[in-house]
Amino acid sequence: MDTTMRIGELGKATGVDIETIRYYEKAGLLPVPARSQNGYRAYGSAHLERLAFIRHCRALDISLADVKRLLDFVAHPNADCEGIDLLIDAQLDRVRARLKSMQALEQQLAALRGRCGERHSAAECGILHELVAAAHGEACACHFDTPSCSTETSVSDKIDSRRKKT
Amino acid sequence: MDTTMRIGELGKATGVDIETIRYYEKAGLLPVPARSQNGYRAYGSAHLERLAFIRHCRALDISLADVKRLLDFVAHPNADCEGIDLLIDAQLDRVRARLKSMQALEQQLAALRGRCGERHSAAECGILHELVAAAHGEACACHFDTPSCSTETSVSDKIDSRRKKT
DNA sequence: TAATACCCTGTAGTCACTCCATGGTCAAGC
DNA sequence: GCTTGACCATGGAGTGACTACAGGGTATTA
Repeated sequence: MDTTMRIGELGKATGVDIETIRYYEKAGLLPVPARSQNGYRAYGSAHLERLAFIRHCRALDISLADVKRLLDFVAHPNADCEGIDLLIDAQLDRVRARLKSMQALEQQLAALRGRCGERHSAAECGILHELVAAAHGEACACHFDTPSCSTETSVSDKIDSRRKKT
Repeated sequence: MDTTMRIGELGKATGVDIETIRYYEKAGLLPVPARSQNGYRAYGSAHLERLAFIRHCRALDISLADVKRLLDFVAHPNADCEGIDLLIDAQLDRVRARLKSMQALEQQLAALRGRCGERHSAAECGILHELVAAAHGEACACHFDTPSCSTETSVSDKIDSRRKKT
Protein backbone atom coordinates (compact mmCIF):
# COMPACT_ATOMS: atom_id res chain seq x y z
CA MET A 1 0.00 0.00 0.00
CA ASP A 2 1.50 3.30 -1.07
CA THR A 3 1.09 6.60 0.70
CA THR A 4 -2.15 8.38 0.08
CA MET A 5 -2.79 12.06 -0.52
CA ARG A 6 -5.69 14.25 0.38
CA ILE A 7 -7.39 16.24 -2.31
CA GLY A 8 -5.47 19.40 -1.50
CA GLU A 9 -2.15 17.58 -1.84
CA LEU A 10 -3.17 16.07 -5.15
CA GLY A 11 -4.26 19.49 -6.31
CA LYS A 12 -0.93 21.04 -5.39
CA ALA A 13 1.03 18.20 -6.97
CA THR A 14 -0.77 18.63 -10.29
CA GLY A 15 -1.72 22.29 -10.22
CA VAL A 16 -5.38 21.40 -10.49
CA ASP A 17 -8.08 23.15 -8.48
CA ILE A 18 -9.72 20.84 -5.95
CA GLU A 19 -13.16 21.74 -7.29
CA THR A 20 -11.98 20.61 -10.70
CA ILE A 21 -10.74 17.31 -9.26
CA ARG A 22 -14.12 16.65 -7.68
CA TYR A 23 -15.70 17.64 -10.97
CA TYR A 24 -13.60 15.07 -12.86
CA GLU A 25 -14.63 12.43 -10.37
CA LYS A 26 -18.31 13.23 -10.81
CA ALA A 27 -17.83 13.28 -14.59
CA GLY A 28 -16.39 9.77 -14.44
CA LEU A 29 -12.90 10.69 -15.60
CA LEU A 30 -11.12 10.10 -12.34
CA PRO A 31 -11.80 6.84 -10.48
CA VAL A 32 -13.65 7.19 -7.21
CA PRO A 33 -10.98 7.28 -4.49
CA ALA A 34 -11.01 5.45 -1.19
CA ARG A 35 -11.99 7.42 1.89
CA SER A 36 -10.08 7.72 5.10
CA GLN A 37 -11.89 7.37 8.41
CA ASN A 38 -12.86 11.01 8.55
CA GLY A 39 -14.46 10.83 5.12
CA TYR A 40 -11.69 12.61 3.27
CA ARG A 41 -10.78 11.38 -0.20
CA ALA A 42 -7.55 9.34 -0.22
CA TYR A 43 -5.68 9.37 -3.52
CA GLY A 44 -2.83 7.16 -4.66
CA SER A 45 -0.19 7.46 -7.36
CA ALA A 46 -2.57 6.02 -9.97
CA HIS A 47 -4.85 9.00 -9.46
CA LEU A 48 -1.96 11.39 -9.81
CA GLU A 49 -0.91 9.81 -13.10
CA ARG A 50 -4.41 9.79 -14.43
CA LEU A 51 -5.02 13.40 -13.48
CA ALA A 52 -1.78 14.44 -15.15
CA PHE A 53 -2.88 12.59 -18.28
CA ILE A 54 -6.21 14.37 -18.28
CA ARG A 55 -4.58 17.76 -17.82
CA HIS A 56 -2.12 17.12 -20.59
CA CYS A 57 -4.97 16.27 -22.95
CA ARG A 58 -6.88 19.34 -21.81
CA ALA A 59 -3.78 21.44 -22.50
CA LEU A 60 -4.12 20.11 -26.05
CA ASP A 61 -7.71 21.35 -25.94
CA ILE A 62 -9.06 17.82 -26.21
CA SER A 63 -12.64 17.66 -24.92
CA LEU A 64 -13.40 15.66 -21.80
CA ALA A 65 -15.50 13.28 -23.89
CA ASP A 66 -12.46 12.57 -26.06
CA VAL A 67 -10.21 12.29 -23.03
CA LYS A 68 -12.60 9.63 -21.78
CA ARG A 69 -12.21 7.77 -25.06
CA LEU A 70 -8.41 7.98 -24.82
CA LEU A 71 -8.56 6.64 -21.28
CA ASP A 72 -10.53 3.70 -22.64
CA PHE A 73 -7.70 2.98 -25.05
CA VAL A 74 -5.23 3.13 -22.19
CA ALA A 75 -7.39 0.66 -20.31
CA HIS A 76 -7.65 -1.67 -23.31
CA PRO A 77 -4.19 -1.80 -24.87
CA ASN A 78 -5.13 -4.62 -27.22
CA ALA A 79 -7.76 -2.61 -29.04
CA ASP A 80 -7.13 -1.27 -32.52
CA CYS A 81 -5.57 2.18 -32.34
CA GLU A 82 -7.40 3.59 -35.35
CA GLY A 83 -9.72 5.57 -33.09
CA ILE A 84 -6.82 7.36 -31.45
CA ASP A 85 -5.61 8.33 -34.84
CA LEU A 86 -8.95 9.71 -35.95
CA LEU A 87 -9.47 11.50 -32.69
CA ILE A 88 -6.19 13.40 -32.90
CA ASP A 89 -6.81 14.09 -36.59
CA ALA A 90 -10.19 15.61 -35.82
CA GLN A 91 -8.69 17.64 -33.01
CA LEU A 92 -5.99 18.92 -35.33
CA ASP A 93 -8.60 19.84 -37.94
CA ARG A 94 -10.60 21.77 -35.37
CA VAL A 95 -7.55 23.62 -34.11
CA ARG A 96 -6.41 24.48 -37.64
CA ALA A 97 -9.84 25.77 -38.66
CA ARG A 98 -10.01 27.88 -35.56
CA LEU A 99 -6.51 29.11 -36.07
CA LYS A 100 -7.40 30.27 -39.56
CA SER A 101 -10.43 32.21 -38.42
CA MET A 102 -8.47 33.69 -35.52
CA GLN A 103 -5.85 34.97 -37.94
CA ALA A 104 -8.50 36.66 -40.07
CA LEU A 105 -10.01 38.05 -36.92
CA GLU A 106 -6.71 39.50 -35.79
CA GLN A 107 -6.30 41.30 -39.11
CA GLN A 108 -9.81 42.68 -38.97
CA LEU A 109 -9.40 43.99 -35.46
CA ALA A 110 -5.99 45.45 -36.21
CA ALA A 111 -7.43 47.31 -39.19
CA LEU A 112 -10.32 48.48 -37.08
CA ARG A 113 -7.96 49.66 -34.37
CA GLY A 114 -6.06 51.77 -36.86
CA ARG A 115 -9.19 53.75 -37.59
CA CYS A 116 -9.09 55.62 -34.32
CA GLY A 117 -6.06 57.79 -33.65
CA GLU A 118 -6.79 60.32 -30.98
CA ARG A 119 -9.69 61.09 -28.72
CA HIS A 120 -12.83 62.69 -30.07
CA SER A 121 -16.56 62.19 -29.81
CA ALA A 122 -18.11 58.83 -30.55
CA ALA A 123 -19.86 60.41 -33.52
CA GLU A 124 -16.48 60.97 -35.16
CA CYS A 125 -14.94 57.66 -34.17
CA GLY A 126 -13.62 55.73 -37.12
CA ILE A 127 -14.05 52.43 -35.32
CA LEU A 128 -17.71 52.98 -34.67
CA HIS A 129 -18.22 54.24 -38.23
CA GLU A 130 -16.56 51.13 -39.53
CA LEU A 131 -18.67 48.81 -37.43
CA VAL A 132 -21.88 50.56 -38.43
CA ALA A 133 -20.84 50.58 -42.08
CA ALA A 134 -20.14 46.86 -41.90
CA ALA A 135 -23.55 46.27 -40.42
CA HIS A 136 -25.01 48.21 -43.36
CA GLY A 137 -23.19 45.93 -45.71
CA GLU A 138 -21.03 48.72 -47.14
CA ALA A 139 -17.42 48.17 -48.06
CA CYS A 140 -15.37 48.26 -44.91
CA ALA A 141 -11.64 48.33 -44.40
CA CYS A 142 -11.72 45.73 -41.69
CA HIS A 143 -12.66 43.04 -44.20
CA PHE A 144 -10.06 43.62 -46.86
CA ASP A 145 -9.07 39.98 -46.68
CA THR A 146 -12.51 38.48 -47.07
CA PRO A 147 -14.55 38.66 -50.27
CA SER A 148 -17.91 39.77 -48.90
CA CYS A 149 -18.46 41.72 -45.75
CA SER A 150 -21.68 41.37 -43.86
CA THR A 151 -23.79 38.94 -45.83
CA GLU A 152 -25.64 36.59 -43.58
CA THR A 153 -23.70 33.45 -44.45
CA SER A 154 -20.23 34.92 -44.09
CA VAL A 155 -20.97 36.40 -40.69
CA SER A 156 -22.68 33.37 -39.26
CA ASP A 157 -20.12 31.03 -40.77
CA LYS A 158 -17.35 32.93 -39.12
CA ILE A 159 -19.13 32.70 -35.81
CA ASP A 160 -20.02 29.06 -36.34
CA SER A 161 -16.49 28.07 -37.15
CA ARG A 162 -15.34 29.61 -33.91
CA ARG A 163 -18.14 28.27 -31.75
CA LYS A 164 -18.43 24.64 -32.83
CA LYS A 165 -16.09 22.46 -30.87
CA THR A 166 -17.62 18.98 -30.96
CA MET B 1 -44.46 53.37 -41.19
CA ASP B 2 -42.17 50.93 -42.93
CA THR B 3 -42.99 47.31 -43.66
CA THR B 4 -42.56 44.94 -40.77
CA MET B 5 -41.04 41.50 -40.70
CA ARG B 6 -41.81 38.47 -38.60
CA ILE B 7 -39.02 36.83 -36.67
CA GLY B 8 -38.48 34.16 -39.33
CA GLU B 9 -38.05 36.78 -42.02
CA LEU B 10 -35.61 38.76 -39.91
CA GLY B 11 -33.74 35.56 -39.25
CA LYS B 12 -33.49 34.74 -42.93
CA ALA B 13 -32.45 38.28 -43.82
CA THR B 14 -29.59 38.23 -41.34
CA GLY B 15 -28.75 34.55 -41.16
CA VAL B 16 -29.49 34.48 -37.46
CA ASP B 17 -31.39 31.68 -35.77
CA ILE B 18 -34.76 32.81 -34.43
CA GLU B 19 -33.92 31.40 -31.00
CA THR B 20 -30.83 33.59 -31.00
CA ILE B 21 -32.90 36.65 -31.93
CA ARG B 22 -35.23 36.02 -29.02
CA TYR B 23 -32.18 35.48 -26.84
CA TYR B 24 -30.75 38.86 -27.85
CA GLU B 25 -34.07 40.48 -27.01
CA LYS B 26 -34.13 38.89 -23.57
CA ALA B 27 -30.51 39.87 -23.04
CA GLY B 28 -31.41 43.50 -23.77
CA LEU B 29 -29.35 43.81 -26.94
CA LEU B 30 -32.22 44.02 -29.38
CA PRO B 31 -35.06 46.46 -28.59
CA VAL B 32 -38.37 44.86 -27.76
CA PRO B 33 -40.34 44.82 -31.01
CA ALA B 34 -43.99 45.73 -31.50
CA ARG B 35 -46.46 42.88 -31.77
CA SER B 36 -49.00 42.32 -34.49
CA GLN B 37 -52.58 41.38 -33.61
CA ASN B 38 -51.78 37.68 -33.40
CA GLY B 39 -48.99 38.32 -30.93
CA TYR B 40 -46.16 37.77 -33.40
CA ARG B 41 -43.12 40.01 -33.11
CA ALA B 42 -43.07 42.74 -35.77
CA TYR B 43 -39.60 43.98 -36.67
CA GLY B 44 -38.65 47.08 -38.64
CA SER B 45 -35.51 48.12 -40.48
CA ALA B 46 -33.97 49.48 -37.28
CA HIS B 47 -34.02 45.99 -35.82
CA LEU B 48 -32.41 44.58 -38.91
CA GLU B 49 -29.60 47.12 -38.77
CA ARG B 50 -29.06 46.57 -35.11
CA LEU B 51 -29.01 42.81 -35.46
CA ALA B 52 -26.50 43.09 -38.31
CA PHE B 53 -24.35 45.28 -36.08
CA ILE B 54 -24.49 42.76 -33.28
CA ARG B 55 -23.57 39.91 -35.60
CA HIS B 56 -20.71 41.82 -37.09
CA CYS B 57 -19.31 42.45 -33.63
CA ARG B 58 -19.83 38.80 -32.72
CA ALA B 59 -17.97 37.82 -35.89
CA LEU B 60 -15.12 39.84 -34.39
CA ASP B 61 -15.56 37.71 -31.25
CA ILE B 62 -16.59 40.72 -29.21
CA SER B 63 -18.56 39.63 -26.14
CA LEU B 64 -22.21 40.54 -25.84
CA ALA B 65 -21.36 42.74 -22.84
CA ASP B 66 -18.95 44.71 -25.02
CA VAL B 67 -21.43 44.82 -27.88
CA LYS B 68 -23.85 46.38 -25.43
CA ARG B 69 -21.26 49.02 -24.57
CA LEU B 70 -20.67 49.75 -28.25
CA LEU B 71 -24.40 50.11 -28.78
CA ASP B 72 -24.39 52.67 -25.99
CA PHE B 73 -21.80 54.66 -27.88
CA VAL B 74 -23.94 54.46 -31.00
CA ALA B 75 -26.87 55.76 -28.94
CA HIS B 76 -24.80 58.60 -27.46
CA PRO B 77 -22.69 60.01 -30.30
CA ASN B 78 -21.49 62.96 -28.23
CA ALA B 79 -19.71 60.82 -25.67
CA ASP B 80 -15.95 60.57 -25.64
CA CYS B 81 -14.78 57.72 -27.84
CA GLU B 82 -11.93 56.64 -25.62
CA GLY B 83 -13.88 53.64 -24.39
CA ILE B 84 -14.32 52.33 -27.92
CA ASP B 85 -10.63 52.55 -28.39
CA LEU B 86 -9.81 50.64 -25.24
CA LEU B 87 -12.47 48.06 -25.94
CA ILE B 88 -11.06 47.20 -29.35
CA ASP B 89 -7.54 47.24 -27.96
CA ALA B 90 -8.44 44.77 -25.24
CA GLN B 91 -10.22 42.60 -27.79
CA LEU B 92 -7.16 42.63 -30.00
CA ASP B 93 -4.96 41.68 -27.06
CA ARG B 94 -7.21 38.75 -26.21
CA VAL B 95 -7.27 37.54 -29.79
CA ARG B 96 -3.50 37.80 -30.15
CA ALA B 97 -2.86 35.92 -26.92
CA ARG B 98 -5.23 33.20 -27.97
CA LEU B 99 -3.72 33.08 -31.41
CA LYS B 100 -0.31 32.48 -29.93
CA SER B 101 -1.45 29.59 -27.76
CA MET B 102 -3.41 28.12 -30.67
CA GLN B 103 -0.27 28.11 -32.81
CA ALA B 104 1.67 26.25 -30.13
CA LEU B 105 -1.23 23.86 -29.81
CA GLU B 106 -1.27 23.19 -33.54
CA GLN B 107 2.42 22.29 -33.49
CA GLN B 108 1.97 19.99 -30.54
CA LEU B 109 -0.92 18.15 -32.12
CA ALA B 110 0.83 17.91 -35.47
CA ALA B 111 3.88 16.37 -33.79
CA LEU B 112 1.62 14.01 -31.90
CA ARG B 113 -0.19 13.04 -35.08
CA GLY B 114 3.08 12.11 -36.74
CA ARG B 115 3.69 9.49 -34.09
CA CYS B 116 1.10 7.12 -35.50
CA GLY B 117 1.59 5.88 -39.03
CA GLU B 118 -0.36 2.74 -39.63
CA ARG B 119 -2.85 0.70 -37.70
CA HIS B 120 -1.78 -1.43 -34.81
CA SER B 121 -2.89 -2.12 -31.28
CA ALA B 122 -3.37 0.72 -28.82
CA ALA B 123 -0.50 -0.69 -26.79
CA GLU B 124 1.84 0.09 -29.67
CA CYS B 125 0.36 3.46 -30.57
CA GLY B 126 2.90 6.24 -30.55
CA ILE B 127 0.25 8.84 -29.83
CA LEU B 128 -0.91 7.12 -26.71
CA HIS B 129 2.65 6.48 -25.62
CA GLU B 130 3.40 10.14 -26.08
CA LEU B 131 0.39 11.26 -24.07
CA VAL B 132 1.18 8.88 -21.26
CA ALA B 133 4.83 9.89 -21.28
CA ALA B 134 3.84 13.52 -21.09
CA ALA B 135 1.61 12.77 -18.14
CA HIS B 136 4.60 11.10 -16.49
CA GLY B 137 6.60 14.25 -17.05
CA GLU B 138 9.09 12.56 -19.38
CA ALA B 139 10.50 14.34 -22.39
CA CYS B 140 7.91 14.26 -25.12
CA ALA B 141 8.16 15.22 -28.77
CA CYS B 142 4.90 17.10 -28.73
CA HIS B 143 6.41 19.84 -26.57
CA PHE B 144 9.56 20.59 -28.48
CA ASP B 145 8.60 24.25 -28.62
CA THR B 146 7.94 24.75 -24.94
CA PRO B 147 10.63 24.63 -22.27
CA SER B 148 9.01 22.34 -19.74
CA CYS B 149 6.47 19.68 -20.48
CA SER B 150 3.99 18.66 -17.89
CA THR B 151 4.78 20.67 -14.81
CA GLU B 152 1.66 21.79 -13.07
CA THR B 153 1.98 25.48 -13.82
CA SER B 154 2.71 25.17 -17.50
CA VAL B 155 -0.22 22.88 -18.12
CA SER B 156 -2.74 24.88 -16.17
CA ASP B 157 -1.44 28.15 -17.56
CA LYS B 158 -1.92 26.88 -21.06
CA ILE B 159 -5.46 25.92 -20.25
CA ASP B 160 -6.10 29.16 -18.43
CA SER B 161 -4.89 31.29 -21.28
CA ARG B 162 -7.23 29.53 -23.60
CA ARG B 163 -10.24 29.56 -21.31
CA LYS B 164 -10.29 33.09 -19.99
CA LYS B 165 -12.23 35.38 -22.28
CA THR B 166 -13.50 38.19 -20.07
C1' DT C 1 -61.05 19.56 -42.53
C1' DA C 2 -56.37 18.41 -42.35
C1' DA C 3 -51.70 19.16 -43.03
C1' DT C 4 -47.98 22.27 -42.80
C1' DA C 5 -45.37 25.98 -41.65
C1' DC C 6 -45.06 29.32 -38.93
C1' DC C 7 -45.22 31.65 -34.21
C1' DC C 8 -45.55 31.93 -28.83
C1' DT C 9 -43.69 31.02 -23.81
C1' DG C 10 -40.94 28.89 -20.55
C1' DT C 11 -37.62 25.74 -19.16
C1' DA C 12 -33.66 22.89 -19.46
C1' DG C 13 -29.37 21.48 -21.60
C1' DT C 14 -24.59 22.35 -23.47
C1' DC C 15 -19.18 22.67 -21.90
C1' DA C 16 -15.79 22.80 -18.41
C1' DC C 17 -15.47 24.45 -14.91
C1' DT C 18 -16.05 28.02 -10.73
C1' DC C 19 -18.17 29.82 -6.69
C1' DC C 20 -20.79 29.64 -2.65
C1' DA C 21 -23.38 28.29 1.58
C1' DT C 22 -23.31 25.36 5.27
C1' DG C 23 -21.27 22.30 8.04
C1' DG C 24 -17.69 18.59 9.72
C1' DT C 25 -12.51 17.47 11.09
C1' DC C 26 -8.13 18.32 12.91
C1' DA C 27 -3.86 20.35 14.78
C1' DA C 28 -1.72 24.26 17.13
C1' DG C 29 -1.72 27.86 20.46
C1' DC C 30 -3.55 30.00 24.66
C1' DG D 1 -11.05 23.32 27.50
C1' DC D 2 -11.55 26.76 23.99
C1' DT D 3 -10.60 29.26 19.95
C1' DT D 4 -8.56 29.95 15.63
C1' DG D 5 -7.58 28.63 11.15
C1' DA D 6 -6.65 25.41 7.64
C1' DC D 7 -8.48 21.86 5.61
C1' DC D 8 -12.34 18.79 3.95
C1' DA D 9 -17.41 17.42 2.78
C1' DT D 10 -21.95 18.04 0.10
C1' DG D 11 -25.22 20.09 -2.91
C1' DG D 12 -26.67 23.65 -5.72
C1' DA D 13 -26.25 27.75 -8.55
C1' DG D 14 -23.75 30.63 -11.91
C1' DT D 15 -20.83 31.54 -16.18
C1' DG D 16 -21.44 32.75 -21.89
C1' DA D 17 -23.78 32.39 -25.76
C1' DC D 18 -26.48 30.09 -27.36
C1' DT D 19 -29.50 25.60 -28.56
C1' DA D 20 -33.24 22.35 -27.99
C1' DC D 21 -37.52 21.07 -26.69
C1' DA D 22 -42.33 20.67 -24.81
C1' DG D 23 -46.77 22.20 -25.34
C1' DG D 24 -49.54 25.25 -27.22
C1' DG D 25 -51.63 29.03 -30.70
C1' DT D 26 -52.12 30.97 -35.70
C1' DA D 27 -52.20 31.20 -40.74
C1' DT D 28 -52.04 29.40 -45.22
C1' DT D 29 -52.78 25.98 -48.48
C1' DA D 30 -54.86 21.58 -50.39
